[in-house]
Amino acid sequence: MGAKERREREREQRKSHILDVARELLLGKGMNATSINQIAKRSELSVGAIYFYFKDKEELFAALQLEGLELLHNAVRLAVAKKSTPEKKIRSIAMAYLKFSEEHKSYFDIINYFLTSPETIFPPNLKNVIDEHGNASISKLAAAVREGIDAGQFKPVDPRRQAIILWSAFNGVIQLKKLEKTILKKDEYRSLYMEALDRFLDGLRK
Amino acid sequence: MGAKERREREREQRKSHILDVARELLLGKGMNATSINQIAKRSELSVGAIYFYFKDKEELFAALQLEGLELLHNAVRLAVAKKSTPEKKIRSIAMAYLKFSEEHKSYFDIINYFLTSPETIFPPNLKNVIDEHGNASISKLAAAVREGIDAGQFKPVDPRRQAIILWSAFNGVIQLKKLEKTILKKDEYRSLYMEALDRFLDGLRK
Amino acid sequence: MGAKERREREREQRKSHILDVARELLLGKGMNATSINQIAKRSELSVGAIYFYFKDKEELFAALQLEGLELLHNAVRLAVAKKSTPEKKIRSIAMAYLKFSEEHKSYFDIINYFLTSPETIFPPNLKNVIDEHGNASISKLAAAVREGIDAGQFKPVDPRRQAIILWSAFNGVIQLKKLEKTILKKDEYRSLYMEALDRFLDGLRK
Amino acid sequence: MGAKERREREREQRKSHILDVARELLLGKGMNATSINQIAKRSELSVGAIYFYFKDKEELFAALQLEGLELLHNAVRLAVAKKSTPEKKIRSIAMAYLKFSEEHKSYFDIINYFLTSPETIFPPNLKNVIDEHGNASISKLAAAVREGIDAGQFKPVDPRRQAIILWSAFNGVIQLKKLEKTILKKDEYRSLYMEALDRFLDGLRK
DNA sequence: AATGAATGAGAGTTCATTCAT
DNA sequence: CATGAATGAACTCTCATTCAT
Repeated sequence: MGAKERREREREQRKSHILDVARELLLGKGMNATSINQIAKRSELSVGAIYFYFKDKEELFAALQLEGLELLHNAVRLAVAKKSTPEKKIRSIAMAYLKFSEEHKSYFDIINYFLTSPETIFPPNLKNVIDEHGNASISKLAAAVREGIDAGQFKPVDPRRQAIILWSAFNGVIQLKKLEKTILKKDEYRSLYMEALDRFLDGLRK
Repeated sequence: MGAKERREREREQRKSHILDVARELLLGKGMNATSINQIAKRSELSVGAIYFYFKDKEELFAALQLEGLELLHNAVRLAVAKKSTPEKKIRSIAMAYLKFSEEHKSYFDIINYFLTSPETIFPPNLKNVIDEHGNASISKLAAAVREGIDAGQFKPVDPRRQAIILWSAFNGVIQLKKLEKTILKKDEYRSLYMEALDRFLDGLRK
Repeated sequence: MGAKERREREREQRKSHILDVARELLLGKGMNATSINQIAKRSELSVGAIYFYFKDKEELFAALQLEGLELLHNAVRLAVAKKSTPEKKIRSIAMAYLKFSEEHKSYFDIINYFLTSPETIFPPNLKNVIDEHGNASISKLAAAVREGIDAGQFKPVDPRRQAIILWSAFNGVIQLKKLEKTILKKDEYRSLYMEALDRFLDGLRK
Repeated sequence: MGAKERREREREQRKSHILDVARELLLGKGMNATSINQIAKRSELSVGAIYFYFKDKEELFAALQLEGLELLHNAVRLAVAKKSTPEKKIRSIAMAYLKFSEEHKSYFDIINYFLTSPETIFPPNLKNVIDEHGNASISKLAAAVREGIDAGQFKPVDPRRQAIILWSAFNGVIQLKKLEKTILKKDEYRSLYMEALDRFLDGLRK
């Protein structure tokens, strides 16, 4: 019966190997410029093999996004785990998000790529799965805000809405990275990120 | 003598007609999926004619972005013109920005499209012109912040940095629009935008 | 086991079929006027298929040249093999070259086409392979000259240089073929070729 | 009536200006890659203007070749003028040819370009004019050979045929220039050219 | 499971040439 | 004389996808 398991394992390995190659290419040249043929060549597999593991191009790239969201959710969970005060939790999540955007740049870019691309319209069911994953991270943030409100440190605002606002602001600032060398100095976006966090926390406090 | 001028005018008309068509297609399907052939067909011109007016695809799409930035800058200038207090100015700019994102959705999307697309890298000189235009709008915002600081209403922070942060946050929230129907309710992003502004101003005030 | 080999064989057959078609077209209308589309149509394959077998147009035409150089080198080797005296060897190579230019007109023209075309610049590595092949034939000629010098029949000149000179002169005369019907009478270039050979051998003898 | 002449002169100036630009482009990128549009742009004229002065692309490039042949013929005539002995005349023509190939590289290349290009087939009448011009230079060479025979210095061979052979050999060697950096050392073709001449004269002498 | 040959539409771009002005 | 806008076919090359083996 070990044979079956081994096969299963190999299957997964192949799949993730393909994803590795695809991720690399996607980030280097964008989705449209990344072709199945290229992925095949780089992963030393045949085109047919790629199509065996993934129904089509779309499915392949959606898989990448899922990977990324899972990783992110994990990072957020860890960040929030051992922190005491709500503010510390929020700051910790913020830092985790920034860190994720830098250390897992690949995944972060992919998530954002699909989020902001008007061109790719995923089939609804896929979109749902993806949103669900995204939601998970926002909920952690909302929970921290709620805690702060309950403790009387924050204004009595809607926690989920604050979470979303914070999240959006984070994203907005991180995207500034692309303007380095023109509008911004190197790594200026980092300090801007911190200051944005300060400003919003200032605004949240009673 | 009028012949030359008329030609010039016709030339401009054709050019802007092409841009109209291109804008429509670009927003519908993204840059990569929008082909010169399609633009030619829809504008009832030959492919060659498109290339007569625009050096290549890049130049065509860059022209769209410039159009948009100019329009935006104008809207911001108007918004700030007749306002008295700094906070009112900031709120006015914010509203102008939101309004622009809705009323000139086409242009707004294009600006954001190029801003967030990791795939398109404009040749440096073009990028500079574009950034310059973008800067113009941010400066108006920064001026309002500075005014507020000088008036003793705001904390003594760096005005330009606040402007950039605010701008980024706006963008982040507006991008949420895409998540309507999944994470957000219809038009929820609008009220989130307002609340984000409130929160930020709260944080800015002494 | 045979399946793999058969495939391999079929692959080679297709490749050489494409080359056949390409050669025919190239000679008829020159490299620039010969399009991949035409080659595809004539060989009853899709454009994509051509690109499956050859990286690009350049590679396709370079393959043709290599084919030709190999054939030529073979002819030269055979020509020199069974001859006794140096002069006979040189004459034999000369005749082989002339014969090759007539019987394998296609290949000869291609070799010369690329040699004299100022427009086509091969990537360095390809150029090296091609030159190497060309060198092989010249070396045979040089060897014959050296033999003659050692035997005291020829002046003490540099053998390799004489080989190159001879080779160039041959080429120069063969190119006259194109002037038939205007400057030259039909087949006059043939007797000119022989006389050129005589004259240079006269000049080489002590 | 001077107006007419002035017009005529201006016409010629425009024409030769166009030719200057065309020549430059042709030599840089070959005939096929040189477009009328490019010539128009570079010469600061309109496309229509080019077509006013030249019927079509072919006529334009043929004009270039004629220019070159005329220049060459002139050089040969000068070379032969003041020389005393036949051998000196031949050497002088040879040097003039080599010099021409170097100093008027542009024209030389064009002449050879059209001579060896299988792709361009000029309309017969044009071809005749061109051949005629070419013949003129060869005749000078033939005359010198005949003189040498009459003077008893050269073998009793056919002068015109020797002229053609020599001419061909020159061309063959000059074409070697293209192989510099691969088969040949820099400027080696020059000394090969001289040696080829020596060898041929050796062979011609009694 | 995996291969890789084949498709054919479509991409961006260039071209010689025409012609109303 | 000269302009320059317009054409539309042709070019090289890439792509997602299929399918017989």
